[in-house]
Amino acid sequence: MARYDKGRKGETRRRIVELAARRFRAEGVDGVGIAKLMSEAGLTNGGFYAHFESKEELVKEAIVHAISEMSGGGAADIGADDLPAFIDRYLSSIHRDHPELGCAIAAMLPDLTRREPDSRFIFNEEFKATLDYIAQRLPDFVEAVDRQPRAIAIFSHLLGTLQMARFINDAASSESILARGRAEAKRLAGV
Amino acid sequence: MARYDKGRKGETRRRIVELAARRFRAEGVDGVGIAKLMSEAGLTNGGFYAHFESKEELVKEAIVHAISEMSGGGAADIGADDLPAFIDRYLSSIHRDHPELGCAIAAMLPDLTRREPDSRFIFNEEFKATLDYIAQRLPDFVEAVDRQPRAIAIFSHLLGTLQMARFINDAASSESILARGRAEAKRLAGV
DNA sequence: TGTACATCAGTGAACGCGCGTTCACTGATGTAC
DNA sequence: TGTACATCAGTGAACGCGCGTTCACTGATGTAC
Repeated sequence: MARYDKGRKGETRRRIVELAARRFRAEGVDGVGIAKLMSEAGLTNGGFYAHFESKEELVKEAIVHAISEMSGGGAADIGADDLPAFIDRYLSSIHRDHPELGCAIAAMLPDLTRREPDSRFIFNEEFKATLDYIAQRLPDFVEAVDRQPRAIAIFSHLLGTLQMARFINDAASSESILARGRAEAKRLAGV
Repeated sequence: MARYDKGRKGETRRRIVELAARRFRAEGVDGVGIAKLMSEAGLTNGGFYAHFESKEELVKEAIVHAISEMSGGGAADIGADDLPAFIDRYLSSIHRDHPELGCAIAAMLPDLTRREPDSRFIFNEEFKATLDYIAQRLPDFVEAVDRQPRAIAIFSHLLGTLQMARFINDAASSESILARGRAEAKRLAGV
């Protein structure tokens, strides 16, 4: 196979990145091997290096893809117009049960804290964008100087609550953790 | 070497567990190999199986050890008598910079969410104990029915804030995240 | 007290396995004539 | 329009490596006599 339409290679590449972005969130970067990933994309292991220089390059692209998907109305559509809706979606059972389509920060931050500064840097940038998203949607009465710290506090709360809800293996407890988290996050937001 | 005093084998075992409990927190369970771990304990790889049936057994023991250390006044001494002190220590720069001596839940929860139900179960038990620790130290005016949910909300906040502070690679930002987190956690606690 | 023996914590080489990566190759396609 | 060729996305076997685990073994010790 080769040299189909000019867009062909780019399409394949995009398919790999998209798949990786999901798998990395669900199983962790180290939990997803190149061979398995390529086979799921309908290709063989060797073909990977026609598209990427290394796994680390894919990791970086997958991070960018996953985070842009989050606030850009992707499959999980965690991005929402106002803050209460964002909070409700972030701490929903659907988001808890589908890390592969959900927040890349919650899914990958622990992974990346132990990883090379290169992909960490990219993550950092995308992370700031998410904080801005929250800060911009805070109520008008929140003073300018308080907006970013407050956004951080809210996101910390969302992050911790989601991870907890994902870990707890008792369904009822998990639901009540989410419900309480939603209420507290809104209280922190002042909405 | 063999058959020294009766306590010898148990001592070696304890040394391995202690070392593993630190390394697992700092580098993740998958980031620590048996051979390297044993060599750091002054032994060779093969000797591991005189003490443990498998790596998974060590993981379970290391979890118990790490969590008991946390609330039992171990090296990090995160356990403290009253809630404000606990919060201050949990969200301190020292705790941020030393995951190997710190909260096992913050360090290992993401790891374990993807791990076998066996070690997950043990973690769950220890986790409930930590929540009780917080719940018992809430102010008297907090009603009985609200104590556990409130403890969860506080711990979620601590968890999310600590992970964030550990990830951010800008020292000043990290410090202000911690400071804000301490204030919010106390507000959540009602102290 | 001195010697022979049994014990078993620890040794270290080897196992199969999956990982990320390399590389000689294939074969469907677009292009040149 | 038909044929020869160059391209290069994708193939698939092989690489070295580190992993968890196995196993025949060693040798310092406690015990028996």
